[in-house]
Amino acid sequence: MAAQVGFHVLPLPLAQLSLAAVLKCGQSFRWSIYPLRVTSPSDPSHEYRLCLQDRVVCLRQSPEILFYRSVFPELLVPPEIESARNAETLLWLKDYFQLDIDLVKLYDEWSERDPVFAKLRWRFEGIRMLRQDPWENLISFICSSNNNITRITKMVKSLCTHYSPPLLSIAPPTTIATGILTPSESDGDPSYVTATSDPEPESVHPFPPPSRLSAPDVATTLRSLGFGYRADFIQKTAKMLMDAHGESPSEKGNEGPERWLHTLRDMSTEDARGELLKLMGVGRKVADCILLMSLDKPEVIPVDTHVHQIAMKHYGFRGVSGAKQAMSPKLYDVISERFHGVWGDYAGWAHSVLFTADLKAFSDYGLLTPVPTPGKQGATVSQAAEDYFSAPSHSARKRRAKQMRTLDTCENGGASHVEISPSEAGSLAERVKKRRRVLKAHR
DNA sequence: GGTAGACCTGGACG
DNA sequence: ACGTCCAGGTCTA
Repeated sequence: MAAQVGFHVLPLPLAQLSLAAVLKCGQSFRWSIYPLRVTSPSDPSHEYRLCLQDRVVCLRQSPEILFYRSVFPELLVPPEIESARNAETLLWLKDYFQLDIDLVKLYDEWSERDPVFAKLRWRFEGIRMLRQDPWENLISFICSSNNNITRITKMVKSLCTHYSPPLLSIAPPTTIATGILTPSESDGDPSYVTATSDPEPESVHPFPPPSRLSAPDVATTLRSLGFGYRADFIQKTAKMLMDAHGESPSEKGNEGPERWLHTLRDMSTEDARGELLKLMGVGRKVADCILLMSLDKPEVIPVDTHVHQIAMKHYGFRGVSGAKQAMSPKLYDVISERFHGVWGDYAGWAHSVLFTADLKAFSDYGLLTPVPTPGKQGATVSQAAEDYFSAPSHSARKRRAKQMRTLDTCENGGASHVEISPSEAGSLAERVKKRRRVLKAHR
């Protein structure tokens, strides 16, 4: 394997973390991905970069090792500072990827509980929940509503470039050979790349703080940047948080609202959800995403269109005579409770594996690389994918549905799933939302 | 209390 | 070419 010059080494099996899956499956929308030229099968195929408040974290991965380094604005620092910074970055990595959690053990548990998961696990290894920054997570998922991952990514990056100054400028990773790969080519065939000049440095921007997004003119600007109706949600939510928590003094570069959002980690799931639901553009689903992805609530299952479809396709949830069933608060609770029953305390993490498996972008993920036969490749791959998950055969579907019913019967003591009562969480959340509407009506 | 419509945008699909 | 549908939904009436 080629040496990864300038990178530190953290031994970590792919089954514990797959960057290729985790950083592209719609948890974080801010990682930049650069293809690398590969000289041996165990070489890292990509470099991943994320701009934090004070540094840029760069990652590469081989089957057994996570390579990491961080880049700062200042070029030269004393060795002792340098090593202290490396220690910080390592701590950040362990926190961000929650490396204390044994993912393989969780996969084992979910496989034992759920035959559907057991079939998927070997194709979708290393998919774990990130522990993201709550403020960034909140704004990102306000953008996510009724939207697709490609555009969400564009919008989040646009927020950074327009509302926070560049932290530093850095060239894309150089490849070992003469070729140079740019992000725009990340989806293409690297063999087409023929550029030979030095890669142009790019400015990288951190995520903007609440104070920058709360000004009234932000809404119109964001509209012009293509945010659609989410523009108003973002500005209003930022304003609400600044009004409520903006007076608190900043600490370590974190503004009051950011620090307040962090305190939700210490609240119960129900209380934290109630607080999030007060914010404009945050409904049950977005609130649950934030609870799961940045507020340490691993049992929470966001029920979106994918999860809804998965529930119907693979877990014997039928809408009224197979008709397309609209999501309702009631149905949301039923589906969420069901999956919680299936997967247990880390149900939200398990959900993320199934969610990723359902994404079109992952339709050929984890399958053996097919022989490149232009024109027919897509059909071959998607056909293979269908055998696993995307569209099981009729008989397989029936069989799985039967298995799930059996499982339900065991876990619910024979009670049918429709009898699951909505949790107190739902009613609390509704009360809070109602209060907000009443307040608004009296304005 | 629960349920239809409206809502920005852009890519896929017929 | 052009309408429709869909994408990690939410708000309002």
